[in-house]
Amino acid sequence: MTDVETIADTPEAGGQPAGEDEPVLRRPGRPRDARADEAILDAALEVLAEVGPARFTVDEVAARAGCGKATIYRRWRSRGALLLDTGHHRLGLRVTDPDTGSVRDDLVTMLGELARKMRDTLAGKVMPAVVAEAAVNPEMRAVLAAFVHDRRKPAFNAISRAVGRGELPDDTDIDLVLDLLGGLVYFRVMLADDPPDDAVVATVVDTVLAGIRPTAGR
Amino acid sequence: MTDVETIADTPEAGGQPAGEDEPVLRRPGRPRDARADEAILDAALEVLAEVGPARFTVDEVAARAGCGKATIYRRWRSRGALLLDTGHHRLGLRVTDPDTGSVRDDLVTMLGELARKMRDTLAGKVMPAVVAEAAVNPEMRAVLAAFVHDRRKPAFNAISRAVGRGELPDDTDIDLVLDLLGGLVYFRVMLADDPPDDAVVATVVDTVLAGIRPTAGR
DNA sequence: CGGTTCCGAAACTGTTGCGTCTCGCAATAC
DNA sequence: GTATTGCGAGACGCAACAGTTTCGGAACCG
Repeated sequence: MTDVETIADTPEAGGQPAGEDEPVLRRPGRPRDARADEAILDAALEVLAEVGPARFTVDEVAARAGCGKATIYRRWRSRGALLLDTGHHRLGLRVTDPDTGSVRDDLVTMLGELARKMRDTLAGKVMPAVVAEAAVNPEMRAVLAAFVHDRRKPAFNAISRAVGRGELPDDTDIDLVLDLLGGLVYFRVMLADDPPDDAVVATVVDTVLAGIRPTAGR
Repeated sequence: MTDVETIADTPEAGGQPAGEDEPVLRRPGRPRDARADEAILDAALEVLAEVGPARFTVDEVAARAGCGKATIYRRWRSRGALLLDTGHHRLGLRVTDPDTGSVRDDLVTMLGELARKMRDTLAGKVMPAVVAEAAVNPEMRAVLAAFVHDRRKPAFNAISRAVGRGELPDDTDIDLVLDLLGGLVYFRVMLADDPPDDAVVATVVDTVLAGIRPTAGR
């Protein structure tokens, strides 16, 4: 995550055949200021969250980052590349898989982490912009798909383990469960503008798990 | 719904004190072509669905509607007003409340209607654009909130009835149920690009209802 | 030291798109 | 008939913005 240089035409990414003895093969001249990358991406994230993808301008990002436009264009090929990297930037999170032995607790932890991120960081504000851009731009679609997939994987594993140890029925539709849980969070973030707190998250997990447990007869 | 002239500065909306004997108080000159309103809004919906709010241009709408830009600006004050009305346009739907006597059937019908609309019309394609615009534009936020509220109300009533007749427990958190059901649909529409079909909708309703029924002990 | 690359600031160019206006014509009222 | 308003087409002015370049200076190399 946060691999800033994916799109940027950084000089290192160009022709250096990765010398093995020396980890850093320096070139003449003043080196790039690494802090500028961070400042630019932070500013870009802020701008994207505030005005959305439509009014996302390079000038505004440069002004907020306190750098010149040339400094941005030295690192990103175009406005679109910066926009893409901004969506990618820190949307990811080291997703923890507690593996407590109880699906309920595992899911409450994971979903709580997602909800907290959406509540306490700019991620929640940026999601609508990323989704709208993804609807129109295949590259952003890939970024969004990767984000969703990375978040689902550990939760998928947690449920899978529960099925394996008999805690949940064999015919459990894992994707459906994940759609329900994730759907609630994203719905409250993007449509209700009210990300769920920990209590709601716990209730939701309990409700959905109760719904797929065989005890309930219908 | 589809009250086109909400924002437009139509001459009728201006000073006519609504004569009571004559329903239509005509003015001199050629009357406006009512079909143009439809053509413009249809074209705008198409454009918005295809390119998103960022690249939504009046020129493109005029070209697709087969009319001049002046014809659009005679009806809407600005690009923003047109964008707003486009979000409003036909996003609404006569929401039916079957009231079959079974919450399960009521909810399957209503949620199925929503899912079908998102699958078979441009509504699904437009949702991300509307959500992104709503995140940034208070007026669009109001449009989106009204849309969501109008859709929730009958489902809320259906669950409410079920609680009243003892089909669901008294402490049922109706909003939570609606967030779960709606969340799944919107999640699959906007993030998974795969709106649920009728079978999935039925499964989801059954799962969520099973989750809140008291039979499941935990 | 000179050579090279980076830096922020800002000027500059070209394009895009909003909103207005003009044109020739059509459809209504009087 | 005349007056008035609408129509599509398109030109036009103007502002915003992408992307490039230039400038004086700074940070690294030898």
